[in-house]
Amino acid sequence: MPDDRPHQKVLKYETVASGIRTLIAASLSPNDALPSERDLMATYGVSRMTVRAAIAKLSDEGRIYAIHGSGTFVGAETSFTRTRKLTSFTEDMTDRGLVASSKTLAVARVEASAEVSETLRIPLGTECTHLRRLRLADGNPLAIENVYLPEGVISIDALKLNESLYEQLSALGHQVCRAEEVIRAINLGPADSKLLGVPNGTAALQVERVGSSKRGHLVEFAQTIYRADRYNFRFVVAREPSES
Amino acid sequence: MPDDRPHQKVLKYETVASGIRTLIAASLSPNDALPSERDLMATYGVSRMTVRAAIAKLSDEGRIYAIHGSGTFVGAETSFTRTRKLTSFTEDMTDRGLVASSKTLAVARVEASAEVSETLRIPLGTECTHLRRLRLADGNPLAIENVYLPEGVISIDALKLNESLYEQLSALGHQVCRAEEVIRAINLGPADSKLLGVPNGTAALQVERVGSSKRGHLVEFAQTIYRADRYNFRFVVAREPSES
DNA sequence: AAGTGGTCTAGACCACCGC
DNA sequence: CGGTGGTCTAGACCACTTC
Repeated sequence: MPDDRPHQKVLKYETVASGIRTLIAASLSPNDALPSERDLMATYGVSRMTVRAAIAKLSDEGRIYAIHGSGTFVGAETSFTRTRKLTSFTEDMTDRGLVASSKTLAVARVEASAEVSETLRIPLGTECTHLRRLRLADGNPLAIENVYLPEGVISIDALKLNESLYEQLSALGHQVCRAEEVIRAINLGPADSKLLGVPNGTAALQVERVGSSKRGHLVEFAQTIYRADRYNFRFVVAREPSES
Repeated sequence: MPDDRPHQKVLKYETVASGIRTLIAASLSPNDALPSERDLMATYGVSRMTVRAAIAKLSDEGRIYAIHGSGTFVGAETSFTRTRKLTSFTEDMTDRGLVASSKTLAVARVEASAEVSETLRIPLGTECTHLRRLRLADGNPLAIENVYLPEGVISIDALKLNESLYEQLSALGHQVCRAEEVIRAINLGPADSKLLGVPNGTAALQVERVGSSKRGHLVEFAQTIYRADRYNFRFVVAREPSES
C-alpha cells in the first residue's frame, strides 16, 4: 500500500459531534443546556438520526447527558474521564500527559503454564513468547508488565523490543480490538516491590488482560502490576434508564 | 402518583434484544454468528433501526460484537461481565449470586470535611449525613462503606437504616443516575482489617464514588473498601473502531 | 399546550469482507 | 460479486417535562 492517507471520509455525525464539542468549549458550562436536537438538525442540515448519533457518541464519552422531556446538557466537569477504551500503555500515559518508556527485564520462549494455557485456550506446553518489562512514566517506575503471546501470533525472533507491541501485532493481522480485564488489589512481593521502588508488602493494582482479535482469537495475556500511589482507574458509570 | 406499575410499555427493541439473548443462551457459542440484521428485521417484523438499537444495547453490555462487513457475533464467554452499570451494593451482590446484608457501624450528623466539601462542592462545614456500614455477602464481611450525603438531600432523621439507600434517595427525587468512580489499591489499617477479618496491612480495593442526579446535582460521596481476596472488577473494553 | 428527548418506520447508499 | 454492518434521510408518534 504505497498511498498514505488519501480519502479520510468525513462522517456527518462526526462533524456534528465536533461542532458540539467546540460549542461546549467556547461558550457552555457544566449543566448548561445544548441546542435541542431539532435545532441541531437545522444548524447542520442533517436528519434527526444523525444528530442523535453525534449525541450518543458524546454521551458515551461522558461529556453530555440527556434528560427525557427536558433537554441535553453539558456533563459535570471531571478532571479526566477514564473511558473504557482499550489502550496500550503508551497511549494511556500520553492521555495522562506523561511520557512512557520501558525497560525490558526478560524476553524468552516459554512453554504455556496451566494458567496461560487455560487463559489463552491453547494446549498445555504450547510455545509462547514471554515479555517482561518495567514500565516508566516520565522516567519513574510505574508498572511491571508480563505479556504472553502464543507462538502462532508472533515469534520471539520477529519481536522488535523497541517498537510498540500493539503495532507489531496489528501489522501481523492480530490487532487487539477487544479485551477482558480484571482488576485486583495485591500485596507486592520482595522482587516486584524492589523493581517499583516501594516497601515490601505495599498494596498494588493488578490488571489482567486477555486481548482478542476481531476474529475472536485470543492473542494476548497481559498481567500488569501498577504502583498504587501513582496509578488508579477513573471512569463514569450510568444507571440503566429503564428499570428500578 | 398513587398508581403502582400500571402499563409497563413494551419497547420493540427490548423485545428483539430479549429474543437475541434467548437465542444465544439456547443455541449459540462464543464467536458464533448471529442472524444478520436483515434477517432479524424479518423475524421480528421491525425496521432496521430497531434491530440496530437492540444490537447496540447488547453490544454495550459486552455480550456481542460486530465486525463491519462480516457479521455480528457472540462475545467471548466471561464468567460474569462486570459492566459499567451503576449498581447498588445489593444489586451487585445479587448479580453475583450472593445474598447481601449489612451491619450499621455508625450513623451521624457531621460537618463536611475538606475532602467531602470539595468532592460534593458544598461549603466547608455544611451539615451532612454520614453512614458507615459493614457489608456482607452470604454472611461474610466483604466491604466497609462510608457514605456522605448533604443535609439537603436526606436528613439523618428521615434515614431508614433497614431500607435501600438508593431507593430512599429515589423517592426523594434524588435518584443517582450517574456516577464517577475511582478505583485504588490501599493497605488496610488496623481497624479496617479487623472489621474485614484479614491481617493488618493486607491489600484492598478502595472505590470512591461521586453520584449525581439527573439534574447534575452531586448527591452522594461513597468510599467503599473491598476485601481483595473476595472482590475484583471485571469488564470488557473495546478499541475505538475509527483511529489508530 | 408546547417543547423536549425516545422510539420507530421504510426506505437508501456506502464501506468492508469473503468467496 | 453478494452479503454484511455503518451511515443517512424524512418523515411519524409517543413519553416526559415545563409552563
